[in-house]
Amino acid sequence: MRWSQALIPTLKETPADAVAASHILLTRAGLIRQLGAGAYTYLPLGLRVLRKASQIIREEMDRAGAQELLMPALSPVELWKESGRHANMGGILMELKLSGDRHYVLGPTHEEVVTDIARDLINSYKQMPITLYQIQTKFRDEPRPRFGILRTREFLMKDAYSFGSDLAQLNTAYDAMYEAYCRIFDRCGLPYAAVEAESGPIGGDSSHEFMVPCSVGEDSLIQCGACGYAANRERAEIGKPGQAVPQDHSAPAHQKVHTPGVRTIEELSKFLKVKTSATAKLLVFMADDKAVAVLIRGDHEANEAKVRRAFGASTLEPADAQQIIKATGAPIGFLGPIAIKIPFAVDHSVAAMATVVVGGNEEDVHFTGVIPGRDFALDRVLDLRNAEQGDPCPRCAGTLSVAQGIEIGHVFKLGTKYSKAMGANFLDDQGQSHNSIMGCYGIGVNRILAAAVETGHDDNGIIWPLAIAPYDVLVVPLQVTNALVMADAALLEERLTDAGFDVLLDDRDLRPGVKFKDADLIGVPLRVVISERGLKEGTLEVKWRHEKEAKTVPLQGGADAIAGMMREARAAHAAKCETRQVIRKSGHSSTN
RNA sequence: CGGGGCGUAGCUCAGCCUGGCUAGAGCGCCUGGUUUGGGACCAGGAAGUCGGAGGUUCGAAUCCUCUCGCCCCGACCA
Repeated sequence: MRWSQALIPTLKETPADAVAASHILLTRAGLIRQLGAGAYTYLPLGLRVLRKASQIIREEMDRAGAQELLMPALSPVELWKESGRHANMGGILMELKLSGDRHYVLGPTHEEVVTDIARDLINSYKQMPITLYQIQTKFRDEPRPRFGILRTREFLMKDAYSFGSDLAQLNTAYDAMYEAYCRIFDRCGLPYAAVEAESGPIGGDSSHEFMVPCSVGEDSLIQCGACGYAANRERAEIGKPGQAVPQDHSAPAHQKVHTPGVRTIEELSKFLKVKTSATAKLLVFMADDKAVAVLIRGDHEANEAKVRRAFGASTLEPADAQQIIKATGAPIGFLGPIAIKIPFAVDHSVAAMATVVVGGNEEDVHFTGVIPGRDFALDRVLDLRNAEQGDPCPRCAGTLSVAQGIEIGHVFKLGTKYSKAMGANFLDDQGQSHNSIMGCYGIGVNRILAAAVETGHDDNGIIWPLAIAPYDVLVVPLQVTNALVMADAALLEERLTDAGFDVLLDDRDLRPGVKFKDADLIGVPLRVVISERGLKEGTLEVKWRHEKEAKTVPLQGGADAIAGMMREARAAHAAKCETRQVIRKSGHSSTN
């Protein structure tokens, strides 16, 4: 491709609206262009990267035995009513009415559509296991699109769905997808972590998110540096706190303090001049419509999934002001564990405190000097809060660290949620009918670009990983009006193209500085400069985007040398992927 | 949905507070010339419903009302 003919609208200045590095650089390098909030055009350069990532995904999905199909974005609303998600997806479902009174949905994901296919076409245990996938545009009415292509209303997703006749088939399919995901992200050159995620209906270790650590990530990634434990914030367990501070049960009884209008932990902390970590808050939830409470240290956050499990509830939501008064007799802001009448659980960190400040279950009253276990019961002490930086690891003696991350993939064991709701059944070898057992597996293709740029750039621009770069080699003739220079550039382009590389030739008649700046900006891995100066010496200049220094290679046989360098780099990367695969095999599998 | 910010040329922005000549600059683009290894210079040129509607006024980019869009923080996120 000749740059002079290509639509690569690079920008010298930073677009005013862009904040994230990926947004700024993808725009400046001419890969994307914003149309509206959460809607982007992929210009030729951007599309090339999307295609390369998609191709890697396809190859690995096929290798894992999945079959590609293509489902429509448009689906009848009835399907969504059948599954129950028409009511449950919040506001993100994009709905539209077509002429007449036909009511459609633009698919935010495709469990319903694929389950509809399965109930029609997969009726026998002999057809299973089977995994189907597609790479297709999804639509979600995101309340707040963000960070360029990181969160958009329309995005490319690889979604796969497995159907099995028993749990063993589900586990096999899940493990195959997990391994395929590792291979995909390895090949794409992304620094990712597979973390445990909230497992949903099947329980156990049945969901993983693939995250790329990065400051603009919207998810939290909790990791133990010592043993490799990794989970998202919703899922992360916390180890038991170390030796508790000794309690003095013979200490004077707790004190009643008048705290007019002191409703928040912040206010309480200021009013009594104690640290927020010396206080505790009683949070009331409606667990399957029954009021329950948890006692959490003032500076901590409750984890609703943990609270839900603690009370064995299937649904949980925070109680509103009225429910709280009804349940505790006190207004919000003055709740405490002493003489409370609803079931409550205490977080480990509160149980370990020597004394604590809590609400008095009476307006404008708090108690100080409260001793856990003496002044209120410690029948139910559990892990109930979100993990934080420095918390003990649940698996070893290490401590947890918290980082932000971009979720680029998610694997999930669905079980029979959809097959049951929609009647996707099969007959077993005894002629008995069962619901198919499903798994679903998603990859955000656009997010691969965003994550690659977030983790691969410098002050001058993008540094693409080899495997998904829009072009492999950028050939830069410095004097395009010099016929000799151009002839050599054209020859090099031809040779490298014939050798199977994607070549961009910067034939624009611009000053060298401009061409170098643009080269760094778009981040093509290998840059080859052909100049009058070099030709006199019989050399080409070759520079990797990720390295500082350029090398010279002889003009004679230059194409072969450059092709060799590229092949070597590819081989080195493949070897690295291979090594990681071996490490995974020798390590623990996802389901043990 | 709550809070904050911003809409003026393809991009970055000035002008608005305190209304008044033909609405400006830099970058980019077009023409010509000089330049040529890290975002050159000179001369000339094209390019704008000042987001939109209504109002106030002799007169509105500027003041008022409404509205649309975009960005950030929060809520939300199968």
